[in-house]
Amino acid sequence: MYCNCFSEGILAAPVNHWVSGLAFPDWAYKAESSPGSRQIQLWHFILELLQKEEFRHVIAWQQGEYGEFVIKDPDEVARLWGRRKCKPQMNYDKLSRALRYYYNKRILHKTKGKKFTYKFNFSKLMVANCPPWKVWAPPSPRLLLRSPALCQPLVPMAKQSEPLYSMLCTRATETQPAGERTPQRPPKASGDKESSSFNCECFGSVLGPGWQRPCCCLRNLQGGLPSPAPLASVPCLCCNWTHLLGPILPPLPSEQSLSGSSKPGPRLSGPMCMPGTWHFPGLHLLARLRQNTGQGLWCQFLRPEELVVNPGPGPSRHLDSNEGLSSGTQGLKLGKGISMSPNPENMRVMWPSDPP
DNA sequence: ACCGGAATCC
DNA sequence: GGATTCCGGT
Repeated sequence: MYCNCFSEGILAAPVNHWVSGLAFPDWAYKAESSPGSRQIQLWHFILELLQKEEFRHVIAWQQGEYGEFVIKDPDEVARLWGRRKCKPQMNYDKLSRALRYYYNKRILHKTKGKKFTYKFNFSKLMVANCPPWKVWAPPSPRLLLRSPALCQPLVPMAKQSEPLYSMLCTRATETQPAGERTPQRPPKASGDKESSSFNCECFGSVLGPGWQRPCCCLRNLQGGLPSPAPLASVPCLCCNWTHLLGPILPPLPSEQSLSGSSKPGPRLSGPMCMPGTWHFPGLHLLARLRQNTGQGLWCQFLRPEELVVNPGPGPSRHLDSNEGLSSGTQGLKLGKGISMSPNPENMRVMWPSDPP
């Protein structure tokens, strides 16, 4: 039967790039290991609609409630979904059944008392769809850091709040309690989902040119950092989060009052390193975290002189982890530009197991 | 409207 | 596995 799924404004392409200004990273689709599952999933379709101006009258983010959205026209949403899936008999009753299956998966939950109102749980969404076996894929640069965590901004676990913070911390904390963390190795098998932690190679496809390879961000702090308090990781400075955050996440209330553009502003969309100033790509995210936590966040990264250059194959000198931590900590208050300019090159790390 | 079990499809 | 379809129940 002919299906005009592609003829509507809603594309069905499993893209890794911007669609109408929106990024849908490949982690948002199912892993390649499950054939046939790369078809769009309902939650993804919902996000897609939510991102598009032209469907605002059909479905929209709920003002004031982070991740909450309202289906304004259930029949139309069902029709669009049915069209996309080539299921002309689709209706809201069936669609809502599919949505209810997300409850148990904690991808979604119903906002009680509000008709046609649901709320995303981005933590589950993200963790469940970022293929974790990519997580420990070692990067292959030439600079070596003693601790894989040294380039990460640090956030005390006490500041955890859902949804974004838990999104970032779930992987970092679920495998081991604080204080018992030990360095982890990459999973042996690609199917080893549960033993891995969380970094951001899965975001590689939404990073710009030059940021396509795995980076050191979002790796957890199981690398043995001496920590006075339980710590979790948030993205490091080498990821351009703006591409991810803009499309996937609902706008902040302050953003909703802006001109209606879904594009990130120039403050966020420009290159990470600008002449004279350095734009922290995680700032947008951290601002959201901060909004959720109601507290300031601190970031940490290495000074360039603390990086150890490994000129090539052969033994490399490692920084002592205490050394790196005690002298390399740079406080960074949110909301301010960073006067120092950490070169992205400095953020690359090499695993000792890297092949020469 | 909303829920969730069950069977079924792909 | 992720819906889709159906349906009895609240």
